[in-house]
Amino acid sequence: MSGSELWYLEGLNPEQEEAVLHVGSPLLILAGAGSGKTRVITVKIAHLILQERINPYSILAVTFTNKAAREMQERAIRICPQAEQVMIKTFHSFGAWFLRRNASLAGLQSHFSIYDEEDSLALLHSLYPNREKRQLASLAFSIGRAKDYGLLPGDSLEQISWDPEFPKAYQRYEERLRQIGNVDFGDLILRPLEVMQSHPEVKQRIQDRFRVILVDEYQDSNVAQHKLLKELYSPDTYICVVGDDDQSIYRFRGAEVGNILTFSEDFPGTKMIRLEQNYRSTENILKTASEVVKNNRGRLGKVLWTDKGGGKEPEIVPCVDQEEEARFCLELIRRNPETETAILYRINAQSRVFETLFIREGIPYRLVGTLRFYEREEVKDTLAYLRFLLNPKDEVSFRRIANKPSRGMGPATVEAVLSHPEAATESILTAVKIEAEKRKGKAEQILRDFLSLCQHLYACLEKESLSRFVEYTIRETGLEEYHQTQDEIAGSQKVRNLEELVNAASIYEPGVEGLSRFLEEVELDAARTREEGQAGENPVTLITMHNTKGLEFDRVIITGLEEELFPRGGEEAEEDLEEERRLFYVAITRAREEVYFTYCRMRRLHGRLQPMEPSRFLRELPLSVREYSIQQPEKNDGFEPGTLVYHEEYGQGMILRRWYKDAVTVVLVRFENGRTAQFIPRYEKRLEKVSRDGF
DNA sequence: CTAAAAACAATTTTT
DNA sequence: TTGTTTTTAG
Repeated sequence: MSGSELWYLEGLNPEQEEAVLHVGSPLLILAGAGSGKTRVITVKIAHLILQERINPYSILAVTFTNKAAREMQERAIRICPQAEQVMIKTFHSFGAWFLRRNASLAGLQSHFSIYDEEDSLALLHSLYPNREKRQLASLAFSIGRAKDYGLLPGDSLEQISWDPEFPKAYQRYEERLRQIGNVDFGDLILRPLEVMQSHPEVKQRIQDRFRVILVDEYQDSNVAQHKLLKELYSPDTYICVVGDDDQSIYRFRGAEVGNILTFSEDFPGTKMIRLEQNYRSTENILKTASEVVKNNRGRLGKVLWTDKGGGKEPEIVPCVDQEEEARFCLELIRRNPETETAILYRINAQSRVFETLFIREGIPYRLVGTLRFYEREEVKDTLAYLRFLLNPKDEVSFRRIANKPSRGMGPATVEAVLSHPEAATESILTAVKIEAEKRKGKAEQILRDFLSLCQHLYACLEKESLSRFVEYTIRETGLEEYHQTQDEIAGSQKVRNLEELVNAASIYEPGVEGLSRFLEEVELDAARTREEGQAGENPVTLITMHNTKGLEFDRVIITGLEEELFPRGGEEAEEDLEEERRLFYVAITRAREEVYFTYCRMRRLHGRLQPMEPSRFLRELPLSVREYSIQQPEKNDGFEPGTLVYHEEYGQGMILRRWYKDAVTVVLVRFENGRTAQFIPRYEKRLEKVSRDGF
């Protein structure tokens, strides 16, 4: 091998190079935050094609988001154009791909739809119409978890839910879903698993095709996905997984850190390579992050290092309340407006105070939001019509569209229609027809109108382009008019979102096949999020810590470091605490240059103003950080907000605010008796400090 | 069936 | 506090 043949290895460090070149046994790459793992994977793909002469068609790369999949494909193609042929998908879209090709073996309708959590809940609701929403939500959640763990209704389900009714509910849900012929997210993993286990020839075919399997973000894979991986694997397969056990933050969604911890047991002969050189953060930031995560047990262990040098010392910033916390962020941003800044928080509700202040002060920001495109009401309404056309047994979609917009087909009519056995066995449209024949006058006409609406839509699907068809659907069903009214009332942008949906359809072929592909894209791709907020130069990013995975910023402000909020209160299980700590670790390692930790003494939560304790995580920060924070020059008068004081006359109190008048410290104190008063501590000797926060 | 009133919770969320 | 869901009245 001459050097010029391996030009793509240039600039890789020795470990990265080793990871790229390795073949011959299962490989586990433990890639620390900011260690250039995406680069390693993409270069590895190129290397496998160019040097190892692997047919790109027989390489499967699995990522966790569609966005990551697209990025990986682009980057790989840039190094090696043949990478176009590599199959790069999420676990779920791989599962969907597999099921479309083996629909009948999986007992599915050929153009099945994919139900999200909301749809699953609706299905459960139709099975148990009298149960409370909350109880159903908990059942739906448990069903999702059971599937994440690869458990079927007949398996022992005690670890999932203690509800004695759960197994029965799970079973009924499964039966109904199978009867409809659609799948939920969990099925996209479980059903391929089933098909491969029960059809050796299918398994053989798939193993013959994929000789190389690469998996990214392995720490967040769940048990079912791990099982699927084992089915895909044969002794002739080259398997390589990449992940960081310290960054596993989706346990609540069924992610199983154990997958990465025990990988070498499941895949004998595994070689492990650690990527520990970090190219993102300063030494002080890395030191802080590793000091924190060291408190977790059950890690594979990793020490990140950098040649970037010390950098700024991270700082702890005490605040009286959220207002002051937000003002502190504002000051930082104003001080260096060109520094790319992100404000991180544990729960979305925390973003409000920042938004309010930034709007008032004219600071541009982008809120990385939770409002996903495909989850919006108007989008889901449209999808429900489209799905119903593809699968007229889809009871969930039918219930959604039956009376939306209102056409006089109320609950009683819907139940009457669905009570005909043909609805479940043949088509809900047949049942509508039967019911129409039983009725007279207006009641009959409503049902006949619905039938003819569907017929018109079918006709349009056959002869128009897909986007014209979607547009037609939105108009003819009355959804356009309905949401237009909603827009006018609420000032929303629902019609605009519908236009976007029409636009998205334009790249698909017409007819049933194109519609099915289009639906799958919308159903599986959450990355269509639109960023909310105001545009502007170098906006501040407001984001939950979970959402920052894979991102980086010059300056990161981690807010709300208070007990109960972060780590989040509730269950006191050690595993939960460790997951919160990993989340903290992820948050810290997003920063290139600067990190701040803020906490409030008082916080308005659920409308109640309550006193908060500093987070235990603050005590896990390096001593240097804690000392530095206390010795901040402008704060060394010891009267920072939050300090407990005692006054002969007023009693015990807490400093609410502090400011300077002619370089003299002035404080505002609230006392236990409810009174507040201002003092100049220099002159008011009766005001004594009782304690101050220790970290 | 709609609209208003009352009651009732309140994480994180790649697919 | 807020947003959502359920209940009640019209």
